[in-house]
Amino acid sequence: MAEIKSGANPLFLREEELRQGLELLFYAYRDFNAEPDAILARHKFGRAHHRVIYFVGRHPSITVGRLLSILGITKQSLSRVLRQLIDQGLITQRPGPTDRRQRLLELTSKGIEMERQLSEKQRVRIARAYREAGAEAVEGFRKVLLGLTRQEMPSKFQPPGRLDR
Amino acid sequence: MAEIKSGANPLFLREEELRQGLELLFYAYRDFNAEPDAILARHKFGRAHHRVIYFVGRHPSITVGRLLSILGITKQSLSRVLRQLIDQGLITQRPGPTDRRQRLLELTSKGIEMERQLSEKQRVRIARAYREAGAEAVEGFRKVLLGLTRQEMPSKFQPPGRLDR
DNA sequence: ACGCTATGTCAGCCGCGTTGACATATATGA
DNA sequence: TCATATATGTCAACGCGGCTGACATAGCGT
Repeated sequence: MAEIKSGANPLFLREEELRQGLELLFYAYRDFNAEPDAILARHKFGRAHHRVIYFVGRHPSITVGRLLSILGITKQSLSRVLRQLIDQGLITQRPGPTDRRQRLLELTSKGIEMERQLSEKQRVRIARAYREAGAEAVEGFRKVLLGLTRQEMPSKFQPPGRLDR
Repeated sequence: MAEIKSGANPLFLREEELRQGLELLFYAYRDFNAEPDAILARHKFGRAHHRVIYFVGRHPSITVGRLLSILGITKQSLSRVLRQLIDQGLITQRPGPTDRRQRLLELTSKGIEMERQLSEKQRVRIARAYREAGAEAVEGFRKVLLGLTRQEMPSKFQPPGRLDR
């Protein structure tokens, strides 16, 4: 704690600093999702669909089980949106080559197109923020965010909860 | 687009870099809310309650209207959680001194205690991440996050949507 | 042959967004 | 003063996407 207050930073300033970080994260996350939400709404989809599309695009041939553990939701929740995405022709399934119980998921060309539309908005936004902030700042951004992510609760006591609010 | 590829960064690397930023933000936001969620659950509250408690604590004597515009939700949504918080004795209302139509909101001592419990988890988490990353990185973190936040859509076309997932 | 695993589905619950309609108290301007 | 506008609250109904619990089926592995 002693080594933290670099310079003339009394404790009650640190407090304010931390709160500011809190809010920054809150607003950034919120604004960051506004544009994709608008696109999704036109297709009668929600953020849950977005996440599934995103991760299937990111990890082609992913199994349902692996996707479940990435998303941290129940199979019942996943299957609702997955079913819609398959029915609408954005995602296909095929049996796993070695373990045929598995259903390997892929984006169709239509799914890829959708993925591109959605993430483009966010990539443009991040790209702008990165460019304006500079390479140095980007490195700091990543470092801090990584630090926020690691070290979870005992992992059995994580309340799953909604990912999108 | 031409001015973006600063230095020897081919485009397909930038793309990957941006995606990484996306995911970092996603996971950080998610992990960041896991601990408060557990506390809230014990009190039969949710993230909506957390946000209200937080902003009332941050802006004592805030009006309902101002709170609504910060949260970006409808009064019907707010009133549900606000009613619970008032009934449970975490928040009080009093008429505005100059405009008596207003209801100025305050945390009670019980509310303050709750606020402290909730945000403490997050402050510790941020503090650790800041400490590990260093002052320089923190500055970058803030810069980028701020860049992500500014410049919205025309503001009438923002789909409100859930704040908590 | 048996049990375990991967997946899917049905049913019902809950939190917290939404829209629309309507009520009340107070402020404010013609 | 009276009319209108504003600040707030409430009722009703809907939608999304989490959840639990139960049960089904196919395929893996011993």
